[in-house]
Amino acid sequence: MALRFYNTLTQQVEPFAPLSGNVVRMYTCGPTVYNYVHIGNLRTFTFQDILRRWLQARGYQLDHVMNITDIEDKIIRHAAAAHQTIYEYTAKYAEAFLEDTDKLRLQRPEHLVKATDHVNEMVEAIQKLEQRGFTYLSDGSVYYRISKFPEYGKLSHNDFSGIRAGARVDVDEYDKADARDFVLWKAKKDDEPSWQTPIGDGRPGWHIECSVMAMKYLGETLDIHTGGVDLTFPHHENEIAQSEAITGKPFARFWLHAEHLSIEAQKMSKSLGNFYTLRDLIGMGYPPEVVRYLLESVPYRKKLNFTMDGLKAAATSIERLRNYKLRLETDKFPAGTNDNLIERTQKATQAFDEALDDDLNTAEALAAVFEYTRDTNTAMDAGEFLTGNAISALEFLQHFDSIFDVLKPTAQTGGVNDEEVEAEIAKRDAAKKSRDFKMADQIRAQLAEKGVIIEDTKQGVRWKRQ
RNA sequence: GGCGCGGUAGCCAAGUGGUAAGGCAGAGGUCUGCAAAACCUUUAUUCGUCGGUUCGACUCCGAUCCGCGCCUCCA
Repeated sequence: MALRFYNTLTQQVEPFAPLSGNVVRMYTCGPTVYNYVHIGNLRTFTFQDILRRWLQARGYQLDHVMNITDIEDKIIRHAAAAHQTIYEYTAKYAEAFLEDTDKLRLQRPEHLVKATDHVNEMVEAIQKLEQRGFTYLSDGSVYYRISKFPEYGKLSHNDFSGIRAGARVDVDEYDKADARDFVLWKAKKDDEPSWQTPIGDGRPGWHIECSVMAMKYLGETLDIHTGGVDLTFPHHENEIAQSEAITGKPFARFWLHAEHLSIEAQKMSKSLGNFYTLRDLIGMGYPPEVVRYLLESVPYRKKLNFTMDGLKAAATSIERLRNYKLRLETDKFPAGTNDNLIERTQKATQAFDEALDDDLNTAEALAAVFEYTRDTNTAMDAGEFLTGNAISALEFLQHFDSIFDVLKPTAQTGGVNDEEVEAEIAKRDAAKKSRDFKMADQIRAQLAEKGVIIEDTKQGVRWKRQ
């Protein structure tokens, strides 16, 4: 079966192909940079990375836009508290965001764009909405009139016809005609950053930036729009209302939403003290790729229970695969090729690919990898695994790692270099030959302290860094 | 109240009409100077509960219990 995704819009799994050619035009709601991103944010971004990589593996080229929200209520508040401009304040966290995603090995989108660089385009979009009669003014702010857009609610599958103005407290303290209406342009307030524009002094509302930046770089109809589930309503619903009111065309063909994660079965929150950033976890001794593995091991539409036990299990699982790779690279296999095992590799590759084609079922894809490693390890023990099989096994492993990207350890600073390790191993070999096991064990222990693990195999010593 | 998701072994988790993947942890074993790695055996007669449909259900239908998300900012 071909590549397919669950589409929130239709609530169904649908075959996917881009609208034109083999370029996938995709938009992702990026971070609001008022703080370090937390592990929940990173789950969503990791899902998008898997999505990117799998689309590429299936021969598609990506044109992917991610926004960075650098103007917004919280940012204004935090920047003011820090006595900084919003630019100074957000630059730090935007940079930190990229550091974190780099550590998690997330591919960078083709376009990483800031809201504040697109205020003019947002104003133009709002003017278009005005011309088409989708807006109204209230206290100098511009609002979107949802009653003009009958399809409102089609993404979140909510029926809003029953909600009327006054049904709920207006938190913005502005007068809205309808409780559902949202702000496109906020009138200038004292002490707040603002732009002088034809639609008045003020700043953009949150929702308009994504519509504008998506369409500027990707055109009027996107192939895929992604984000966290919580954004489905109202953010994505509002994006549709804005964009489709302007163009009269479908805004995005596929809406993919990543589920949230919980921490030890509890909602992540600062008050519970279970609010983790990647930096926190690295500080606790977990390498970034371990976090990556845990985040990608649960299919993106399933809630992920993030636990310390899970992190430890992830570390062990990666270790198993790394050991397997090391064995493939260092063991000496008999010459030739076992055709049965070549077939086994093809079967594993097929299972892996089919799992990912099926709405990115990463859990099932991993199962295919582990089953294969067990079977081939068994074949190695039985002497049935030949040189030619090692080549195809490494290719399969490479295929796996081109998506999951966990086999290469994150470089540790300090430690011993390769030559020193080899020299110590030679000394230990000599000690072993003269049956001085005490000395041999001592050398092994010393290397272990430096993060180098020594293993004796039938074909000699091999080593790895921890 | 509305919309939606989920409850599968100690933990994580796949499967969604044909008789329970995979990972981690645990137990026993093989190999080894000892380790490590690897492998083997073992760990759910059962998939929240109760009914129904069916030759057959974890998978479909109904009811029910529990947990969670969204419905105002939130990945």
